[in-house]
Amino acid sequence: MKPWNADEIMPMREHVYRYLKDMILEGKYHAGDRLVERELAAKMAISRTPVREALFRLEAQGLVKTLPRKGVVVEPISKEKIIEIFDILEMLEGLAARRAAERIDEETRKECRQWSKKIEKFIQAGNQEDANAFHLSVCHFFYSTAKSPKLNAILVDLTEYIQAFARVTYEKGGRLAEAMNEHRLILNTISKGDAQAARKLSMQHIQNSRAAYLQNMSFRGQE
Amino acid sequence: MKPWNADEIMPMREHVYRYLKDMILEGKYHAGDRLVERELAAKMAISRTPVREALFRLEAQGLVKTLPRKGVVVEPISKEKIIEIFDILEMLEGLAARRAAERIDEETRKECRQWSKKIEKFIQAGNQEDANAFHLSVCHFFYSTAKSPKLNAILVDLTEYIQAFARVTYEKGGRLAEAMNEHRLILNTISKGDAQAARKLSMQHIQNSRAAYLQNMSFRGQE
DNA sequence: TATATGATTATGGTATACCAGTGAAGAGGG
DNA sequence: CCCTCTTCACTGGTATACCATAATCATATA
Repeated sequence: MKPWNADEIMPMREHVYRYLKDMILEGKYHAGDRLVERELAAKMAISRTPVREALFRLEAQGLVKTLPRKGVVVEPISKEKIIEIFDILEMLEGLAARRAAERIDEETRKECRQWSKKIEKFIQAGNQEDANAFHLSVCHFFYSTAKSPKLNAILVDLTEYIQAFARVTYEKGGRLAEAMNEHRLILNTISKGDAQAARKLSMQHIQNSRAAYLQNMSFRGQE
Repeated sequence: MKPWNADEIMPMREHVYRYLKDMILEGKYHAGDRLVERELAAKMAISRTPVREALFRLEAQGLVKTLPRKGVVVEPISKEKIIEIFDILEMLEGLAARRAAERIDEETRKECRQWSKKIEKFIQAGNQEDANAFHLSVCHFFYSTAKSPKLNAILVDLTEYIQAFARVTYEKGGRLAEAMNEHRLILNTISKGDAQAARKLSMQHIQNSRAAYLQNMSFRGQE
């Protein structure tokens, strides 16, 4: 985790939002932990205003909850919730793949092939360094091909939520290369314009990820 | 639209949010209109703080967009976007119905039957007065049966977005009674625990709504 | 000792003040 | 008449101050 990284020019609330979101998703904060506006503001040497604005966004995303007279507390991330999100992802990534294949044009087709090759090279290189970041950008490209801003926004939001858990699941058991290969096949199918096949592959991809997650969780006992 | 309605005890930002959301969805504000914090605050005789907080929520929902150095402007609601949302709704209401049927318990089954009867009576009464409000509460109950807070939140968010258009579509052509009857059938199927049938009915329901919307739009020319 | 009551504090909600950047309008020169 | 440069007002971003409420703790009394 970067200590502060005030390089980029963006509103303070954006920094605070990303900082807190990362902290929660990386497990630095635990369920039930209180996020007190004044404390956070003092710790970051800023005023309460941008902190409040960041907390509102976190609440909208479901990562925290404001309890009356108790302040903002970190919400638990239960196994149940992860499964709910996999359920939703299965439907929506299937939809995204279908829409993408239906709306494929020459330029997107070209990009699909480029990403497909990039994935191939990445797997061969066996570079595990920034694999998660790479995989995330693959996902984001995939989502963008559906050409639906709303769908894209929902998918990004959902994947962020399970990102931390996906990381664990992927790192164990070599699921990462497998997942990226599945994405490669999906992109190929999209570029061919085969909507039903793309949908099927995407849904199967999520089912595989869910299975890997559940298996990993059963190893670790619970949560 | 209520002029102000400061009755209920809720934070000012909540009032402002609902007020602005209704204004946008009812077409009182048009695409491109600027929402200037100071203007709104002055008009409502409050400070900028709650106005800002409301605007952030509207932006998260996609109803407005903050342009750099330009302020907040109302986003256009295009036919394309509505169709995107119908696409998403078809998948997610199908999922909700399936989950609901899979997780049906005695209490929910009872509530389903109660709502089913209420719908039947409502249709027979032919009361068109608060039909939209009633239909909305039917939807919300349906969503709640899936027992997934995240799915519920997404569905509520999406339906709010097309609410204004749905209203027009429903009012014309008697789609409303038809839609409520479809919901009644869905609830009955859920209470029987038939997941696949419930899913199919829900997806068909959205397809019907989409068709009604498109037909209505073709009458009106465009948008 | 237990309970009730009052004070203090912790916290979020709102208002206001100040700052910085940008765009537009006006003035001046060509 | 047009172009350019300067200035100023508009607007969002942030900081700070104030307020209301409720929870907690201490104190006093029964």
